[in-house]
Amino acid sequence: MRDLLYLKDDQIKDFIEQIFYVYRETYSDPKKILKKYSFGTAHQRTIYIIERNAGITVSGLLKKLKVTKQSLNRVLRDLIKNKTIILKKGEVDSRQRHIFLDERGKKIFEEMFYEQKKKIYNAFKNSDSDSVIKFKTVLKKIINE
Amino acid sequence: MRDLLYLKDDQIKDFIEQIFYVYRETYSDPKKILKKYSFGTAHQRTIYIIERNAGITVSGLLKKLKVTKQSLNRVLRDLIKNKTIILKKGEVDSRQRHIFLDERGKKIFEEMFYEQKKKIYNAFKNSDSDSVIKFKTVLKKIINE
DNA sequence: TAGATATGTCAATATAACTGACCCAAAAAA
DNA sequence: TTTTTTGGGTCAGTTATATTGACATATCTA
Repeated sequence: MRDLLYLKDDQIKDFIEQIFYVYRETYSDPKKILKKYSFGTAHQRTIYIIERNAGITVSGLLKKLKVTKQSLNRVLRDLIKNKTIILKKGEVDSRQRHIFLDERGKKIFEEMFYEQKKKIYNAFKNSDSDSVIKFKTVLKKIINE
Repeated sequence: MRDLLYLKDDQIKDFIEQIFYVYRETYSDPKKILKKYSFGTAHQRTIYIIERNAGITVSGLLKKLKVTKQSLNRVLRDLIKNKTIILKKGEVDSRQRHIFLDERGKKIFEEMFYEQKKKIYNAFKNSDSDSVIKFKTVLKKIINE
């Protein structure tokens, strides 16, 4: 705690408000794309985590999404039906299902990512690389604490 | 754009994933408090914006929340009924309603904020003040672009 | 073999959002 | 002054996403 000035309540409140806007803006752009595929934000988040964590198990996904398996299952069923993801039986533990994006899923992801990237890219383009590292550090600290 | 290294797709994807977790973690803690007052996350966000923007009009709130007036109205009705907020007729334009937190609203806000503060405070406490400024800068750039 | 774990599914319900169709009163424009 | 626009409110129906609770079926582990 090097400088108490930056820990004033008003500043923390401000951050909390900003985080809401940032989350919404980051995840709202690909809505037209989602609609095209009849997917909602639940599908979007699921696709995102699978892309970032290829081969993740169902329980691994549950921990990251923090939803019930009933909720997740509805989403997974849709994604399987539309050939967006594929489930592979675990080789070590055959009860487990390892989830991967299918070709179609990769295409949908790239479409969504392109929209989001524009916004994030511009923000980072106009920041120095030091800011980017520090931004990431702060984000991770919020999650872990 | 001083260093292309920090604009790699993988890094941007990583940020997008992190933003989801940060938003969820930041807004999930006060859930027990919300339950006590029979409020949901829609109420929480509304209370938050009103605290940060005392005297905001209904249309101002709609712009910040980006929901339909039908959705907002349901929330505002609950908050008025529970004496969490008060609406004051505009002096310049009497069609407008200026929204403020009532005593009870201020109390609820402080309860929720206390929970959120712990997490954010710890993250910032362990960061240097330079990181905090840069974090805020990046957040704002994402929203504006 | 007994129990725990990983996954899947049915049903009922709650919350928060949506679209669309109206309404009134007050301000602004014609 | 009349007309149009704006700010706000409301009803009804629908959709998306989540919940709790109960139960089923493999498969792994002790």
